[in-house]
Amino acid sequence: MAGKRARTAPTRGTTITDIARAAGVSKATVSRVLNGGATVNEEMAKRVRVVIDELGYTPSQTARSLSLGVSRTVGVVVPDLGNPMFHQVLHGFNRAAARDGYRVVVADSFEDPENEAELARDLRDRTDAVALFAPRMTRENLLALLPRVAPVTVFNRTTGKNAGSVLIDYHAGVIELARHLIDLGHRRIAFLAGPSDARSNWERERGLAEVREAEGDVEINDIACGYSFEDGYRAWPAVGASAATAVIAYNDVVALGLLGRLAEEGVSVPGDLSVTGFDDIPFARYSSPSLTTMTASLEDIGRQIWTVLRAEMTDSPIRDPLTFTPALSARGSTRMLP
Amino acid sequence: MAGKRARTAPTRGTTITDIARAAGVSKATVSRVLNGGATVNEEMAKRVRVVIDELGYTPSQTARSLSLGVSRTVGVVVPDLGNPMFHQVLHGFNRAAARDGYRVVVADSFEDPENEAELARDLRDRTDAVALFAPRMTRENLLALLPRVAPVTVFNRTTGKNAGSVLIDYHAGVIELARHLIDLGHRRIAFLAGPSDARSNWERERGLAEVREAEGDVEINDIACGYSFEDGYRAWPAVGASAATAVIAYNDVVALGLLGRLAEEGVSVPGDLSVTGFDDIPFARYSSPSLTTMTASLEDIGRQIWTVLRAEMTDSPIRDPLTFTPALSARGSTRMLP
DNA sequence: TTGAAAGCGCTAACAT
DNA sequence: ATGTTAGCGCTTTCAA
Repeated sequence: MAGKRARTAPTRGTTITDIARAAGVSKATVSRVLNGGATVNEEMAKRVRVVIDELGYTPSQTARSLSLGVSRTVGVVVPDLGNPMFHQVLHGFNRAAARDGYRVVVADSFEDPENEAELARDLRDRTDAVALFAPRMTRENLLALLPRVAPVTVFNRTTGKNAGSVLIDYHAGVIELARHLIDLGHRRIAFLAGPSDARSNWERERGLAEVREAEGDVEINDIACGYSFEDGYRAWPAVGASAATAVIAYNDVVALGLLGRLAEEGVSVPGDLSVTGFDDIPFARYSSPSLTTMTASLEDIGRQIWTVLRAEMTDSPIRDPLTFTPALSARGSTRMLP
Repeated sequence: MAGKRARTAPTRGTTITDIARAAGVSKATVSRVLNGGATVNEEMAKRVRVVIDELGYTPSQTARSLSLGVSRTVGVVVPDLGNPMFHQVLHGFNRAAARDGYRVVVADSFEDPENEAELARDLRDRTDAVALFAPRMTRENLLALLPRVAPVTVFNRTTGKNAGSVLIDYHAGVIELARHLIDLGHRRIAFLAGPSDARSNWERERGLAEVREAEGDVEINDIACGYSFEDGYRAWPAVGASAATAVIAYNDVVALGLLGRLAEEGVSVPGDLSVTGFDDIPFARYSSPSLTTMTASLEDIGRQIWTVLRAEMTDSPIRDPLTFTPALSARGSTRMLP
């Protein structure tokens, strides 16, 4: 309402004004007792606190954010919360953020690249910064999005220094994995490839190509697969047909899916077939046989993502990608070829 | 600044005012073209849209929420995003919410009951409603929290009709599981108990107590355990000592952890020991042996949580708890006693 | 159809 | 130490 009163107030519940009135003080005073800092007469402060309690008042974070210009909250967009890998990273991120007084809210894009940008923008509009975990969108879309949602840092995608970036070195990782298998005497290896548009996949492809190059007598076959249990489970016929003695699965989840199928099919692991994963999700240790995989300190990575994001938020961004090289965890699912 | 200008604007980026000025129209007009509905001269509208594009403007959701009083966003507090069970439910919830034009943001409490209430309040302050998934806090705290964060609905805890509530019938479920084992001839059963303060645990305890009552010759031993892989893994010595021929694990994650240990220890499943889980997480189908467990349609449950929350938000809340009874999925980890 | 202005709930500068 | 007031960026009533 222009004029005397504006439009009907869409307000919910008690506001700072109610408290001020009820306590017989100004809003400013209420604000001061709420936020500490300023000096307030102890009498008054007490009275205000009592009223706040009685009326069960909580300040509107929305109003607060608008006024302050910051929310001390950051958003994370994750492609698949169902992959324990992301959960681990998220955990580290969350803890680090909390230590700096920041809250974390997360949005799951459920592997839908269409949704990612909108989710990120929307999240960013309610928070002070966002982290994008392994975005699935095209590089073009990613680069277009970055300035819109800054400060932003990206996990497992490069950004051409247009944003902070933290990477797992899948290239080096997969090479180590392949060498492990080769050292064990394997010469026919199958690679269960992940999503063809994912950086994490072509980094692996690139590493394996180098291994092929270097080791003339080693044969590495690509088998299109995916990233889920199902995908691993369904890969069996192709794996069987390949006559490989060892399988490098795209990640642990895929490897575990395959393991399930192999058990059903009566294929002994590692007797008939060696199998490796990637990520070292918690369950990899408990499968039977336990899974040989590449371990990165996921919590640590989460912590670093926070550090980089924090830098983006302040003075001096860290634009050189931070790279983590995973290490081999040799377990029960691989063995020396007789 | 009282006086001419208030304090330094903590603004970020382009605002509606910039657009209005650049397009030579009023903020009201910009708002109108942004939100459709009202009739705007096509000329003007076009001009505004061009400017918006050029300046890369996105409206502040914070300001919008404050003005509108709603955000078309809801929050979810989850105790452990690492448990695939919650992820499944979240998926169903998310889809249903999206269909109604709502966005979902989630906060992970990482199993810390201390944090839950604060997370929930904070989330609620930025959203229109919240869903609490299996809150770990005491009933007292829960009941105190409910009015503060309404509209709210709770998954897997009762609320005494102080909020919407959706439940999995663990009581009936565990009874069916026990009967399955008993039908298979088992007479000494171990129960790996979950968190002692969780409803989901004592509902199971209650069910098992009834079974004990009804079946004189059946012995069911409680073994304190937990909810994680590790917990299941570590339960072995106690399980072994109990001389049980079958184990009812608190949930799939625990069962899977135990399975891993049993493989290490050379205990054959189901040869030496039958093992059951609960929840039917995706991996349960792929473990070796595949896991006998109780299946509920988790996505469906998520969808229903949304329905109930939606009702809370509008006219007529649904205060009678919605209960889902899970069904047995008998798989490879249980067998008839010889 | 368009613009001016009030107001959403809060914070912080300024004045007292 | 406390109150007054402008303003955060948006929406919407009211007047033109």
